[in-house]
Amino acid sequence: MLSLDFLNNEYEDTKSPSKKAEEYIAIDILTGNLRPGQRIVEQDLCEKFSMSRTPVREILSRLAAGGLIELVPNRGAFVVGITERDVDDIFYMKTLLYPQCVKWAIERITEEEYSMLEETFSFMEFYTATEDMEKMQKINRGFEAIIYNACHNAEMEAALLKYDFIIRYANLDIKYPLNYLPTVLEEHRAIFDAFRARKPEQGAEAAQIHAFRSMMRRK
Amino acid sequence: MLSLDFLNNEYEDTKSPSKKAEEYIAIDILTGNLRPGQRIVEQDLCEKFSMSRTPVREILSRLAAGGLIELVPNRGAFVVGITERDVDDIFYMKTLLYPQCVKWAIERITEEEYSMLEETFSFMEFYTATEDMEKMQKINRGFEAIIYNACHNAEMEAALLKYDFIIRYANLDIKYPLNYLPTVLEEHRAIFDAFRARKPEQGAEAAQIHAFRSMMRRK
DNA sequence: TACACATAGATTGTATACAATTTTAACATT
DNA sequence: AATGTTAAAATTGTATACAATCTATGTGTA
Repeated sequence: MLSLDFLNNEYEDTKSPSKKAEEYIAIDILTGNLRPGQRIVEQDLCEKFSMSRTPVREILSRLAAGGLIELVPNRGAFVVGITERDVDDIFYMKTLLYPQCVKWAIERITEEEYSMLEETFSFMEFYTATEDMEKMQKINRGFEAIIYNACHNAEMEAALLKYDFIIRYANLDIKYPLNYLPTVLEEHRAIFDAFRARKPEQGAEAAQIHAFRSMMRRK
Repeated sequence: MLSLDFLNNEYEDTKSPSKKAEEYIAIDILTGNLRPGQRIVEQDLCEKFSMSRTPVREILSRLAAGGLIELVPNRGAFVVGITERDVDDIFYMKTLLYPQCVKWAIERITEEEYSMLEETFSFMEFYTATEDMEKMQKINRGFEAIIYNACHNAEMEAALLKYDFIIRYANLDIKYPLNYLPTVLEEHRAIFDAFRARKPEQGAEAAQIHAFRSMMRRK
């Protein structure tokens, strides 16, 4: 899967009902809609998402593998909560991993991937002026997703995608400063410049700065 | 779950049949027994592990969530391979995360956890002389597992456990140097000393050294 | 009242049945 | 021989049925 589909508004619709339900539950957990320790009854999910227990149990298996719920034998699924400190920690883990991801990505990126990154960055430049926060967040996520993929390491990619997902939904009440979009654009420009110059160390440095500042903007 | 059960030889038997089958398949993938791209047919697993398709599909859901297989809609499960470079990368990711894990663990460890770590370390000292590689590896894993848990961050713990699992099974043909066990003991001692002295930075430093040398020992 | 126990109901674990889709293999056509 | 078509078989996706286990409620006893 290598495309700019994430820019499309109907992108979400391409996901399977099962995947959508899984994401829905995950978001409910991260936003606190489902409380830590709360029991999730399979039958309730069957009714909520209009499916039988078989796919529901597969969803619960995946969520448990991801750590958002705990599956206790013969007793069912229980919500595993996420604390503010957990989110802090995850921001910090991103500052550790993301620079190395960018370094590898600059070393390993294909021509095709680079073209996508270039095109996405030009979209970012163009739309930053619009101050459409939602659209820009989507493009920013797309920009980083291309980099995560371009590092060509599945563990790194999965880890960073997961951290972003947690940060995105467990961090909803954050107040962005007025100059947020142009600031992030400049941080991303520094990263993209390193890709353009093919300088891995420079990219790691720029990534470190971006991740660290993102963590700080939360405060 | 807070105990020294991992030292028990029958520890593996406490796992559910479903969990054992999942681990069995995961090991088959990491050791190369199942080849990258190879299709996994549900019915075959049903026969192999003597269970019906429902639990088999739950196992496949979990493995897919962990990235070891890919689930293609209507076409089934396909093995995702792991390359030598992937293993190199994962060693490197461990050098990034483990020092921070130790730092957090020293800051956050409970009295009970510390007692377990202390007891485990004394076992390590005692058994290193026996040159029983298998037993020592198990104790070493237990020592690190306690630290992973004591950092009190589920993402960090899950990440490091996963890396260790991959390293353990995708790295089977490694040749250990003669003084491997005493060398590792001393590296672990440096980490444990930092716990004893409650010095997070010193622990991070010792952890960094241990992770880096482990990576190098692979060469 | 406090507690132990028994029982009914609810819930999870597993097997099986059926529907939808894909794969295969045979056959016909060029 | 190579390609396209079609039907049968195999496989996956989903629903449902039954077994095993847990939970909740009510009853009896101290």
